[in-house]
Amino acid sequence: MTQSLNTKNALTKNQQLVLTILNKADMPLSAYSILDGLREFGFKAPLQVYRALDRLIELGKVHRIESMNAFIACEHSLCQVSDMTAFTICEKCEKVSEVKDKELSDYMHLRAVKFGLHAPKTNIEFHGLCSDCSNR
Amino acid sequence: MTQSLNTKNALTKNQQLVLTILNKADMPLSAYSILDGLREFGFKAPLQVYRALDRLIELGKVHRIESMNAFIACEHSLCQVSDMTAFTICEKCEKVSEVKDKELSDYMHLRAVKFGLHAPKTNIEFHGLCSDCSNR
DNA sequence: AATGTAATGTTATACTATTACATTACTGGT
DNA sequence: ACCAGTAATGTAATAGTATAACATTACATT
Repeated sequence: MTQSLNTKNALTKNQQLVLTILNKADMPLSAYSILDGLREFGFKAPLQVYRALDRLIELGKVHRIESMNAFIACEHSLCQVSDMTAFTICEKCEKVSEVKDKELSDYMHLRAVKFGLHAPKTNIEFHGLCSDCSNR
Repeated sequence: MTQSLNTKNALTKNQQLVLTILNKADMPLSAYSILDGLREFGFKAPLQVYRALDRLIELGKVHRIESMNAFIACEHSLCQVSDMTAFTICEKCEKVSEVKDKELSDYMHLRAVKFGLHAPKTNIEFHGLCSDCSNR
């Protein structure tokens, strides 16, 4: 084999651990709560989490919720080839859902180009009340 | 008068100072660089900055660039009545520009409602290369 | 002047992220 | 099997961002 682990896209042990805990969570987790959750597996320092997160984000398997300084596993399989991420965030129950919408993605790409950006990667965060919370 | 300073929308001294330094800057500033810039005017603690920023953001006069943990003065006069903010961010020169685009704003509102959100406030950050940087 | 509220000041602390350097593990070539 | 190079990991220290808690001051209305 002429490729390194890195270019194989195989996950290392730490990356797998971080991805697993994010997949189990139904909400975004902070880097430090990931760290706490992984102490029993030998994690001791924030850098172990941040390094794994960096790589997982690069691979499109994890997204960062910028307004929360928190991280969430990708709910779709093809984010790694997409140039757009979008989330709805309920201001009351704090539920975060990833939105995948090809039409939105295409529209945003056109807009970005219109604004003069090249190779755009776009992130959208919709804040508001989710339907559950606004119905009661 | 039956209204407090707060509801008059008049800016307090600290709020004016923070807004002034943001207006002078042609880029987003971190809360701590604002603090440093205002020490000569008596600022001594981060909370003085954060409190002013909270209020200015509420008024739509300042926006937070989530992916940078930084703050920028609104380039438009009507953000306080809009439910959407959008920025282009160059990954090379780090230039940040606020985008105001009624069509985009309307489109995003429709999308947000379609996703089941009520009273949506949406933030978009377009990352990429600005035209200057991609042309050289 | 007395009262209530908004704004401010100040200290301490919590939370988030990165730098720097040492060590270990794996890969490919001989 | 050995060696050299590189990726991954470990660890400690530190930098950067944000808030809690409480004391004080300033201002508006009565």
